[in-house]
Amino acid sequence: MKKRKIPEASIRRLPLYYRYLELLQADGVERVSSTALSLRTGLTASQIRQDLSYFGEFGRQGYGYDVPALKRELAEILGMRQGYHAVVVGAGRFAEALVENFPFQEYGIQLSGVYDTAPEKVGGTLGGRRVYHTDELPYRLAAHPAEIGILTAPAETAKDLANTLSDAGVKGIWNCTNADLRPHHGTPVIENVQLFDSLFSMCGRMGSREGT
Amino acid sequence: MKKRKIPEASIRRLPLYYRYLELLQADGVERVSSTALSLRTGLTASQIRQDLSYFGEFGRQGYGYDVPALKRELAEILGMRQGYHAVVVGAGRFAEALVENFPFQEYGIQLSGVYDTAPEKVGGTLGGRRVYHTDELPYRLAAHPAEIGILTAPAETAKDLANTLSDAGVKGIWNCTNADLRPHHGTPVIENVQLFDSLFSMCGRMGSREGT
DNA sequence: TAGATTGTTAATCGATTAACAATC
DNA sequence: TAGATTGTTAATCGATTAACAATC
Repeated sequence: MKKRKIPEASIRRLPLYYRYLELLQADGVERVSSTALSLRTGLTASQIRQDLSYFGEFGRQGYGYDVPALKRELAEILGMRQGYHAVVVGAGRFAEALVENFPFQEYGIQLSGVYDTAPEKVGGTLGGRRVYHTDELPYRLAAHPAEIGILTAPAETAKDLANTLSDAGVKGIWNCTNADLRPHHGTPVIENVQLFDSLFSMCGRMGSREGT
Repeated sequence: MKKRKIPEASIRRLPLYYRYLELLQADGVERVSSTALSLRTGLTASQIRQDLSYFGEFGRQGYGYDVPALKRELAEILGMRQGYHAVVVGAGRFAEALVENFPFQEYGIQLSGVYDTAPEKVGGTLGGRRVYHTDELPYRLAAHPAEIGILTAPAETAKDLANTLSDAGVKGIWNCTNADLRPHHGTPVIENVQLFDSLFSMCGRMGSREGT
């Protein structure tokens, strides 16, 4: 492994590799070559080797990659073994869907609080978790820091909430609102989910196939 | 505009442009230059002009772009004026969040049916809409075609459901399951949402900043 | 007119792919 | 050993940026 700069595109593919390794492991497969992985994922074997090589030398010539070992390495790189804590800000339907269905715990993320401003939600529960008032965010995060902020609040409030989270020392903001957040001085890391863009970029591709 | 091939990366930015035009219009702004847009979006003015030029000549020298006109053009390209119909397959929390919160109608997408297999859901409603059994999908789509399939069912069922939708003539599949779908003979267009990848690629970027 | 700003071409940059020596 | 397969370097490809003539 050389210390060349790691392309974001490569980092973005790591969770995908992780998912396929999970599937392989579930099938009891113990080793996998870049070629075999390429068949499953649709990426090229070359790209897979290149991507992985940015992070270490995980394979063996003539053998390939050990599935559990590579999975463990990727889990490490993706912070799944750091015991991250996350707060969910905004207790609407989307938050509910996430809290109830997304296996945070399984990937080492502990949800440490759900927040909202609506009087009818504060004091209640969401997916079995107590909902606190967003005003308590700085106070509660000071006592129990979180590395990840999950934003599902209304778009208009996203920027302010992001600042609050940032001030409270959050290292990454998973922005599920339909406002874009721009990384300021580079920290925290921002991931804009933008389901709107996802859906309509598909629609755009549907339209542009007329002449194909 | 030349007939050079349109990069997918450019198509993927169109919904973002559309969103910013909406914001400008809401502020009563009537025209915008690529430079002004670049300030708002964080993209370069050059890239914005390049992207738009793949689809037409929407601007005027010395003036910029007319906000309502450009918005209308983008809506056209993104199929928002086609009156698309969409079916939602899988009536879980995520579907509920979408149906209740995502403004499909506002962007010209009419939800024409929600489907699930669970006996306790079939016959009931989701966000005010009747839930049908997934087995009825081919039959009902034959009578009332839909261009878009929204997949929120369990990952294990994704591939089969995608085939069903494909056979029923769907033109795009918005895959919100955590299985990857691979475009077969190119049709329908597939958009894999992969919230897992989104969250953990952020975590990966959080980790890789240690030495920065 | 002078200033602004487009659409496009050419230059640059970065990411993907191909090739292959190293070696298990 | 022979076959397989890595990690890496170099070549290719594609996407982004810069520059500028055209022109509103």
